[in-house]
Amino acid sequence: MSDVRVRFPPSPTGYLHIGGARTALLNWLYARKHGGSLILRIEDTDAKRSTRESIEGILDGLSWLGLDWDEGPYFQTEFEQEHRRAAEQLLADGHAYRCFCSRDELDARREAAMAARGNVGYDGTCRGLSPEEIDEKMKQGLPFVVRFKVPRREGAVVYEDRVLGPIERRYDDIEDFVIVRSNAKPLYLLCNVVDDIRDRISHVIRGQDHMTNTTRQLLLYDALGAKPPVFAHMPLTLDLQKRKISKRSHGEIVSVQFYRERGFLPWALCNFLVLLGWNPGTDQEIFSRDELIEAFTLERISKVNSVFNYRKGDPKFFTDPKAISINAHYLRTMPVEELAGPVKAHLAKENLWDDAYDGARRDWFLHTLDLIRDRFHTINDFAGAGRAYFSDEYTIEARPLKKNILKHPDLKTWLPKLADRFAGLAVFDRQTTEETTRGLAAELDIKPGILINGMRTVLTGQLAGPGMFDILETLGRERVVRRLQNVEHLYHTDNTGTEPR
RNA sequence: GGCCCCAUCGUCUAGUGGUCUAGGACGUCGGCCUCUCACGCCGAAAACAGGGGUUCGAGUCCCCUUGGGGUCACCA
Repeated sequence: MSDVRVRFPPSPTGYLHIGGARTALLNWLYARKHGGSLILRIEDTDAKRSTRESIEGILDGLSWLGLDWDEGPYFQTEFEQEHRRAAEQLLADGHAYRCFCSRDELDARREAAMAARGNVGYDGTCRGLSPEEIDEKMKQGLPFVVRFKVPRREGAVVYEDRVLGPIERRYDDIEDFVIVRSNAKPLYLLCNVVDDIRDRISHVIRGQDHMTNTTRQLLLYDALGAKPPVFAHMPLTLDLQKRKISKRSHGEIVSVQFYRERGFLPWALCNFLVLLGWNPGTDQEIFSRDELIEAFTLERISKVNSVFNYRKGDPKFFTDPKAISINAHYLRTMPVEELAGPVKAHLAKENLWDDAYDGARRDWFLHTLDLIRDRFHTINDFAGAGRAYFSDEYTIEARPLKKNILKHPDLKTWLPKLADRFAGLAVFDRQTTEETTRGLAAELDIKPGILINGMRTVLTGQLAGPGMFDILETLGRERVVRRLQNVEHLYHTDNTGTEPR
């Protein structure tokens, strides 16, 4: 076991979103790469907003993604005593002080500073209070918060960021920040450091939005006499308007759950997410788990924020096209036996699953998946565009209906005739059905395409699909004949799509 | 507004002073294949934010401008 210890500390205020998943993924990769440990810690000190459902949702999301952790989940609230002790120690050591300024006063001063275009930090009013003054205010029962006493000296807090390089921030630019609320509850900045020290965290890999926290927390490590971890700030994920993606403003599209429901393969999502702000320095974009763990380094994390290329209401792409493309790639190239699991789950959910697919019809099932997956993008397509392979109740889509059926009224007699010939075939396979189809087309003196595309529409409801004679063989004679003999009704409905039979 | 970070095709990105007439991927467009297609194959359009330096030479180093983002809570 190496001494690499990283953590993923979500606050349970909602579902797991892709930004959080990406943070978890990079931490997980780093831990796995170095044979270290990933600690899961639920930062639930904001009791008002933390919920049980949220915690479960986050754990569930991580599990689905395949990101396993080695310790935890720990709950921050369970260590409240430690946090308080640390605060008391800081107070005792002179690294912190009680501040009796009221919130209203603070707000007023901040606004004034903002208006004067100045620094809006705390002005240090209570920093110089004498012990007597403090006693006096304590006796009066005045509420107070505890503030960290930032060193007032020349110079800056400096550290070496593993992705951004040297970072520094002058002491003068850091205000005396609050570490304990007036209700005596310690705040994130402190809790987080105390927990990281206790959990012996070696590397903190988090978003750039934490950079101002890092410089302040470094001061805390120092005051607490602890060695700080290595910091690596990853770029943020923005939307097309360059806004930080968030649950509040982007909704379900940024939730991991959404991708699960829309038929994403978990690893495909991971593969997409890792590419948002990281690359291996080669042209490789598709990685197996082992390949990614091997290739991953903090140094190759980009400094630049990336844009999640998602257009609301896009008719063709329900999320970033590259994400869909990566998912489709996995869908089409993974061993079909591995694909069978997710597809089974999906078909079962849609009431299209037949236990025979696990038994007598296993080969048929796998063969069918292999045949139709080439044009699919998500698992959901199997019960969508691929529905006709698993059920007799499927929709004939409007476009092919109009183009391939309604345009040729004679198909209402041609297709049943073709069905009759199929029924009489000694052998029903790709070769014999093709000969039969082309033979009939020749007799009728029409282009084979009319028969073929008409069949495609009736048999699958789709405009596009695999080679027609592969479809016939897969569907099997019984279903093909039955469906082809029943086309009359297609001409009696409006052309917005209809159900056969 | 203060402070911090960042800046290559529409998007994700390669590029660590000369091999950059800037490479790849997704998307877009065109062609081929063909019974169809959001399959496959081939091809095209598409970027170094601007200005100063440094250097024999700059996408690559420095400075300024501009632009973008983050953060400034008794949230995490």
